[in-house]
Amino acid sequence: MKQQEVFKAMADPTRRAILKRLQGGPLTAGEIGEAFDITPASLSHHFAVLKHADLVRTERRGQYIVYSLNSTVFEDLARMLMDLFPTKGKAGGK
Amino acid sequence: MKQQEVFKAMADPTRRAILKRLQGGPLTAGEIGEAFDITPASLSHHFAVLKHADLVRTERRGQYIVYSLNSTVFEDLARMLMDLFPTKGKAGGK
DNA sequence: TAGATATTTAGATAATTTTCTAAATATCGC
DNA sequence: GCGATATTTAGAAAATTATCTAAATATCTA
Repeated sequence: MKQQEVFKAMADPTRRAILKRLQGGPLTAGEIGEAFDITPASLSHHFAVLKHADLVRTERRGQYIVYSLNSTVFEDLARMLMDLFPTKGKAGGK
Repeated sequence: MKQQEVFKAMADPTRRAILKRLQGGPLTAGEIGEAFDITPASLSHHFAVLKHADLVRTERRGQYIVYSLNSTVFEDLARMLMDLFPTKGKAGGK
């Protein structure tokens, strides 16, 4: 897992809002974009960052491209934090 | 909790390394700096960002300033992630 | 108090990131 | 195939961030 990519991806509020929108299930790029006052090109850049961090997955469905959360990265992220902060019960990881 | 500040703080690799160094316990600014090839002024900037995000706490000890992890933010951060990703067992939060 | 050490603040520069416009690519429906 | 819609790519401008040097502040020791 690319730790740097993930944290960088999460650092932008627009991208976090995109992830949040995807909580309800997969959406097309256009549907996601409706919520933001930003050009499709800028949105697309954010998608690329999220995808590069493996936080979202894409699937082309005809004319549309459908984005969905990659929830397995959530666990990686949690582990990452565990590794970054001292655990209460047990001695710190590596 | 300032979500934006926390994520922004975590986005920089030097700052994550600082947090990691603090896992072993409190250290002075100088002790932390030994590990990095960066000027004290730049280090100080990173400390300010971490402090602003409430990820570290400071205490002056004579000539030195001692930095330590604020582990309570860890839990906030975990919650933040829980809120950002769909939970497996139970329906997503707010 | 004066000089030394530790750290921060101020201001400038360099690097990165976000956003835009314009153009390209892909798919659909006719 | 052609025009319309959906999305991405390319390249540039604007905003933000990381880093530096120089100077300021705080504390220690002699």
